[in-house]
Amino acid sequence: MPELPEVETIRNDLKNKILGKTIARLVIRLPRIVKNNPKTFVRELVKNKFKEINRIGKLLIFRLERGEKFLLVHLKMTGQLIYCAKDFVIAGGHSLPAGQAGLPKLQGCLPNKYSRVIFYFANKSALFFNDLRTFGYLKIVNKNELEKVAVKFGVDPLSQELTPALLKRIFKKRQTNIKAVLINQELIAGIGNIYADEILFTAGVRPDRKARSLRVKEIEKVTRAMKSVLTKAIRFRGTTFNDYADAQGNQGGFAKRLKVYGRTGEKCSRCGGIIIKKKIAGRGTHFCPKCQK
DNA sequence: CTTCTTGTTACTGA
DNA sequence: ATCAGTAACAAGAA
Repeated sequence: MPELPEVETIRNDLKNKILGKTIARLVIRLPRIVKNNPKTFVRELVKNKFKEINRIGKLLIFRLERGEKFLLVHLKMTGQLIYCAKDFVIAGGHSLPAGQAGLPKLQGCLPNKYSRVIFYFANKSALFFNDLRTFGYLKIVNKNELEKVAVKFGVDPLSQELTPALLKRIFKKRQTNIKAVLINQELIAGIGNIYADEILFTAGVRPDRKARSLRVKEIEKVTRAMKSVLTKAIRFRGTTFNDYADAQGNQGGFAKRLKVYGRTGEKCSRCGGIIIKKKIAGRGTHFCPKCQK
C-alpha cells in the first residue's frame, strides 16, 4: 500500500520523466476513477503540460502549466503510476523493459486490465494509472480547492517542524492509542499501516500504548524512528508487499528490511521474542511483545 | 463458502 | 461541537 516513501519514490521518478511533456491524448477506461466531469477533465489536460509534482502525505499534486489548475492523484491501496517511454511501445500497447520485475499479480504489458486512465504524450510515451481495487482517484482542482484539501493534512513527518516537542503536543491531547495517532492523516501526514508498525518497533514502543502515556524519552525515540524508518524506506525505493510498483513498474526494495510487518510468528531481530499480530486501531498490527514496552 | 487485506470517509454514540 | 471507534467501500487471495 503506497505510503509516504512509496508516493515520494513515484514523485521523484516522474519528475524526471513527464515534466514539460505535452499531453496529446487521454483514455479514461473507468470513468468513476475521475472525480471531475470527464469532458472537463479531458479539456483541462489535453494540450497541457505538467510543470511540477508535489506531495502532501500520500497525495500527489501535479501542477498544470495552463489554467492555474492541479491534478490530484491518490493511489489508495492498489494504485500505480507507471511511465513507459516510446521505446517500449509495442503493437497495440506498451511493454515494460525486459529484465524489470514488473508486478507480482499484474501483467508486464501495459495497458493491462487494471489500467484505468492512460495519458499519452506528444512524443508517444505514456503514463498509466493502474488500480486493481479502484479506490484511487484523479481529480483536477483550482488553487482554492487545493488549499482546502491541503489544510486538512497534519505535519509531514520528515519536515523539520516535526520535533519531539510538537509530537508531545499531538500525543497529549489524544485519548487513543499511539498507533491510531500515527496513522491519522490529520495529525501526521503520510504514515500508514506498514510504517506505523515499523516505526513503533524501532522506537521500542507498544502500538496499544495510550499516546498520552508516553514519556519524553519515548517521544524522542518515536521522533527519531519516524525519520530514520521513512528515510531508509525512501532510500530503498519503498515497500512492495502486494501491488506497489514505482514509476518504472519495478518493486520497492524495503520489504525484505521490514522488522515486524508481515513477520507474524518470526523471531524478533532485536530480542529473539516472537512477533505477534493483533487488531489495533482497526488494522492488523505487528509487534514484539517482549521488547516493545 | 468465509475471512482477511487497507486508506479514507460516513456514521454512531458519547 | 469534537472525538473515538467501527463499518463500508472494492476485488482479489487463501
